[in-house]
Amino acid sequence: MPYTQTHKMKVREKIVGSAAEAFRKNGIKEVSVPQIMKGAGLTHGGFYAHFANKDQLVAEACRKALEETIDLLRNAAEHKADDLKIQTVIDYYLSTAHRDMLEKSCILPTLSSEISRSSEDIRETFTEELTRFISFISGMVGNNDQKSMALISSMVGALLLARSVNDSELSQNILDASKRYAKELVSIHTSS
Amino acid sequence: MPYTQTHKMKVREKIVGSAAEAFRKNGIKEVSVPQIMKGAGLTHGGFYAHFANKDQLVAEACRKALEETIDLLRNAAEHKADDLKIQTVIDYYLSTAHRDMLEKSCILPTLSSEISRSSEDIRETFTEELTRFISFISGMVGNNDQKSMALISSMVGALLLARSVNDSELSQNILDASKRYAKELVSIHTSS
DNA sequence: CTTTAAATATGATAGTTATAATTTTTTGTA
DNA sequence: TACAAAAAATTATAACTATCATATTTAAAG
Repeated sequence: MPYTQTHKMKVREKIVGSAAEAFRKNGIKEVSVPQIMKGAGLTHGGFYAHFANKDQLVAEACRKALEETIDLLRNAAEHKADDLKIQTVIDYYLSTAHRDMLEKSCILPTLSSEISRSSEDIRETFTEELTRFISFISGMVGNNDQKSMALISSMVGALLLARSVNDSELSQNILDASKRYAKELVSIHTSS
Repeated sequence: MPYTQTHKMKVREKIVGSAAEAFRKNGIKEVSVPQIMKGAGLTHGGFYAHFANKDQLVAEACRKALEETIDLLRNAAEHKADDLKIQTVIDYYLSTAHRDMLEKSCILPTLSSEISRSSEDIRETFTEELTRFISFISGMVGNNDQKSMALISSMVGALLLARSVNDSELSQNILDASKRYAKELVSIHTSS
C-alpha cells in the first residue's frame, strides 16, 4: 500500500484546518473548494477523495473550530482561582485581540447565521458542539445552564456587532459595555 | 416625459423591499441580482438603471430593514407604561414569532457577520443605523447607552444562536434564558 | 393618434462555482 | 529497481454570478 497509513489522515486534517481558518475569515459561501485546497497546498481536484461534498467539510471544520475555542478558553482559565475563571473567559472573549483575530477566533459570531441556513448535517454537528460549549461555560458559573446560555449569547452578540461597525470607538464601547454587564450577570444570585 | 414622475421611485422601493426580505431569509451573498429582480416582478437587466451596483442596493436594503425594525418595536411599546416599554421590546425580540419570521425580522443577527466583511459604504450605513437603534433602546433604559448596547448584544446573540441550533427545546431555552437575564440587566442600578 | 424618451426586457460576456472524469505523480513493497 | 495502488493534478462540465449592450415596450406630451 503506497503512502503511509497516516498520510491521508494528515492531509485531510490540513484541509479541515485550511477550511476552518478561511471560513472564519471570509464566511462559508464566500470560500470556494479550490481556495480551501490551495490553502492546504493542494489543487482542487483531489478534494472529493477526502470528502463527499463541501457540506461534510463545513461540518468538520465547525466541529474542529469550536473545539479549539473551548480548549483555548480552558487553557486561559486553567491556572486561575475558580471564581476568576469566568472573568478570564469574558475578558478574553470580548478583547480587541479576539475581535481582530478573525481566522483563529470563535465561529459563533461569524458563522452561526450561515449555519442556520445550512444542511441538517451541519446544524446537527453545530448543535452538538454548542451544547458542549454551553456545558463548559456552565461549569464556571455554578453549573447554571441558563446563566451560561445568557452569557454566551451576550458575548457572541457583542463580538458580532463590534466587528460590524465602522467606528472603532463604538466598537470598543460595545465590547466594554458587554464585558461590564456580563460580569454583573455572573454575580446575580439566582434560584435556578 | 413618459412614465409618471413617481413611477421609478416606486419600482426602486419595490426592489429594495424585495432585497431586504430575500437577504434576511437567505443571506446577502446567497441572493443574486436576478432573484431580487424577480422578487420585485422584474427581469434582471433593468437593475442597473436603478443602482450602480449590488453593494448600493445592499446598503439601502439594510437601512430600510433596520428602520422598519425600529418602527415595529416602537409601535409595540407605544401604548405601554414607560417602565414596561423595554420589557415589551425584550419579549418581542426574543419571541419564537420573531425567531421564526425570518424575512421580516431584525437584520442584526442575520446579516451582521456578512456586513462586517462588506464594503466601506455598506458598513458606514450599517453603523449609522445601528447607532440609531442603540439610541432608541437607550431611551427606554434611562438614556444609558452602555446598558442599551449590552442589551442589544444580548438579544442579538440569543436570536442568532436560537436560530442556528437543530433542537427546538435548546432553542427555546436560549431565548428564555436571555429574556430572563436581559430583564435582570435592565433592573441593575448603575453609576454610568 | 403619433412621437419620443424613459423604463424594462433580452441577450451576451467573462468570471466563478461544485463536482466529476481522467491523467499523472508518488511511494511503499516485492 | 520495477510494480501497483493510492493520491494528487489536470482538465472538463454545466450552472451560476454581476454587469453591460442592445432591443423592445410603455405611456406621457404634442
